[in-house]
Amino acid sequence: MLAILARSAAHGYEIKRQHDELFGEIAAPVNVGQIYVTLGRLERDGLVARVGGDEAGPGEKDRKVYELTELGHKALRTWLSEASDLPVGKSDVVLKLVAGLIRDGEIAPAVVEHRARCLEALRRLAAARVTGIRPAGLGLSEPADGPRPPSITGVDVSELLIDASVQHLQAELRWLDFVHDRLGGA
Amino acid sequence: MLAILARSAAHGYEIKRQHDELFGEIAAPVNVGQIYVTLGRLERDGLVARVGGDEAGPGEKDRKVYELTELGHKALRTWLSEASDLPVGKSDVVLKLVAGLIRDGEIAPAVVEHRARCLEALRRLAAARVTGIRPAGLGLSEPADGPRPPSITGVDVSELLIDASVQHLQAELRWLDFVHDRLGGA
DNA sequence: CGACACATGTAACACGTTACATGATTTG
DNA sequence: CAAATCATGTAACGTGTTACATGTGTCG
Repeated sequence: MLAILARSAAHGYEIKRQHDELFGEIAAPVNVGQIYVTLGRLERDGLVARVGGDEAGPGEKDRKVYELTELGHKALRTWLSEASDLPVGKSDVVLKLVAGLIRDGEIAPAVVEHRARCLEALRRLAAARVTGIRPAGLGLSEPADGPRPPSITGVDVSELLIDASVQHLQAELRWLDFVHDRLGGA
Repeated sequence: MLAILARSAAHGYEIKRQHDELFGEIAAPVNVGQIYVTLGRLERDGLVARVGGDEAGPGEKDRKVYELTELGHKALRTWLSEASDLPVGKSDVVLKLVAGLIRDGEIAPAVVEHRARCLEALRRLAAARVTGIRPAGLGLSEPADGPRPPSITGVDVSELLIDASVQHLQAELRWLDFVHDRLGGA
C-alpha cells in the first residue's frame, strides 16, 4: 500500500484496484474492507495523511484521498531495505507430509493430491503467459489501441510475478518426486 | 500438534521438543508459550483431553499430559485430506520487487541482498545434509551407539525437509536470475 | 551456589478473515 | 428502473508475536 501511494495519492478503492491489477494473476483480490482498516492504522501511525480538504467537493464522489507523509516515505524506504524472508521450508504440504508420517507412516492424501493441483496451476500460468491478456499494469494512460502488455518502465510486471510462481511450483513438483523416491517407491 | 499427540500423549514442553527436533534444521524453535495457549484452545474445542488424574503424582514434576480425543483424531484426518496451499507467488521479496518498481523503477536493496541470503542458506543446508548430525528424529529409543539418522519408518525425515527448502531456495535463485535478465541487465 | 533445562502459564498487541451495513453513481 | 460498479466502513473472530512471570529439578 505504501508503494502504491508513493506513486500517487489515492483513495481506498483505487488502491484495491491497483493491487488487484498488479497481482490479479497470481493472487486473489484483496478484501476492500481490509484496505480501509489498514489505511486507518497507517493514518494513526502518521505514515499517510488525507490530502485536500476533508470536504468532498460538489459533484465529487464520497472519496478520501490519502498521500504518503515524509514518515511514510521513510518507512517504505526502510522496508525496501530490510531483509526478506527466505522461502519457507515449512509450508502446509510439508507439514502434512510430516504429520502423516509420524501419525501412521502414510503419505497424507493432501500430499498426493497436491501434485495434480500444482500441475493445474502451472497450466493456468502458462496460459496466462502466452495470451497477453494481462490487466493493464499501472494505468500509464498512453493511448492504447489494443490490449497492451502492462509495464512500469518498459518492464512487464506480470511476467515477473508469473515466473516467481512458476519456479516455486516446479520446485514443489521436484520435491514431490524426491519424496516419492524416498518413501514407498510404490 | 495433533499429529504429535496422535503418536502418543504428551505435555506441552514435550510437544515443543518434538517439534524442534523435527523442524530444527529448517525452522526456528517455537515459542513454548504458544504451545500452551494452543493446547488450551484445543482442549476447549474438545480435540485433546487431559490424560490421567488432574493430580501431579508424588515426586512427579508439574506436568499436564494431553491425548487426542476421538474428535481430535477426526480433525487430524480431515486436515490431512484437505487441499494444501500452493506455493506462494506473493512472498515478501516479490512484494518488495514490485513495490520498488512502482515506486521509482529501482530494484529494492532487499531484493539484491536476497540472492546472497539464499546462497548462504543453501550452504547451511548442504552442510546439514552431509554431516549426519541431525537431531534424533522421534525418539525411537532403540539402543543408539552413535549419532544415527532419524527415521520414522526407516525414512530420514530431515532429508525430506531439507530437500523442500533446497528446492525452493533454488527456485528463488532462478527467479532472481530471471528478474536480473528482464530488468536492467546491468 | 549458580546456571541451565524443565515446566506452565498470562497479557498486550498486531494482523488477517469473514461477513455484514450503507449509500452514491453509472449504465443497459 | 434494476443491476453493477464505485466507495466507505464496522464487528466478531481466530491466530500468531513478543515479552513477561513463576517455580522446580539437576548438575557442575
